[in-house]
Amino acid sequence: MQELSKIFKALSAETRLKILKLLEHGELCVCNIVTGLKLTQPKVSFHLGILKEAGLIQDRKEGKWIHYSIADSDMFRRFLILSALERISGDTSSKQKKIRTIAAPKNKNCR
Amino acid sequence: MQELSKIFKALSAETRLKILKLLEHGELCVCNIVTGLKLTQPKVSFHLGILKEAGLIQDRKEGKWIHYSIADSDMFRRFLILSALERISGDTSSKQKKIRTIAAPKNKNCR
DNA sequence: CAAACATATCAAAATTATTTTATATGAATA
DNA sequence: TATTCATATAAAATAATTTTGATATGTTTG
Repeated sequence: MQELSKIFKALSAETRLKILKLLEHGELCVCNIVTGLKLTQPKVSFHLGILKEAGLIQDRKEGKWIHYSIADSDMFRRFLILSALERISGDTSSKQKKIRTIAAPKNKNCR
Repeated sequence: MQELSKIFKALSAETRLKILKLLEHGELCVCNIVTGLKLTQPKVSFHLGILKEAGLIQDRKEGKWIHYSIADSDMFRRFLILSALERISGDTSSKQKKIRTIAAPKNKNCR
């Protein structure tokens, strides 16, 4: 039951839902999420940690970067993520963010 | 998105998952939940409030008693509840509780 | 190799959630 | 009607989560 509540807890913060939404169309490195959602880097790392602990996302290291993506997990988690994402509109907040969200930056040279 | 995270937040505490599990087979009054889970009454009221706010349970007043049950809600919530319950084993904790859990007390004269 | 980067981690502060204790309300009952 | 019962609510105490600011680690690049 701890595992179950951990999954729900991970999904219970808007910031983390926004991160999942950003990852909807593929993997992104931390810096992409930071700029895409205009959050500080430690904050993003913190939330990524919680999503990862819950088995909702996975990471892949590539040199300097760490790419995160929605995890290749069991049916339950997959369903939760999909049905949650379906309920989140693309425009995470401001105009600028919307542009970022739609065409999530997947560049190597983050800035 | 607030609504979505509110639903997940409601499901993110073990106490609340236990309450839902108790309600699995039908409505119960608050006192049944209090004795069934060995929690204080205000604590139970608090958690019931959160589950209700999230649209996961509903209440029905009958004289002195208030009966709570899993809400007659949309597909998404229903699915979440069902798939969560499926993942929670009946034995919420101690032996005594187990008996309570299996044959949840639905008596009028609560004691 | 030194400087710049990407990310994680840690401690402290701030915020939010939960528990506890006391009390209030309204219904039933003696 | 006074008392008891079922439940809610409010205030205070405690615990958990999140944010912030600083720093550490490993990587690339000039």
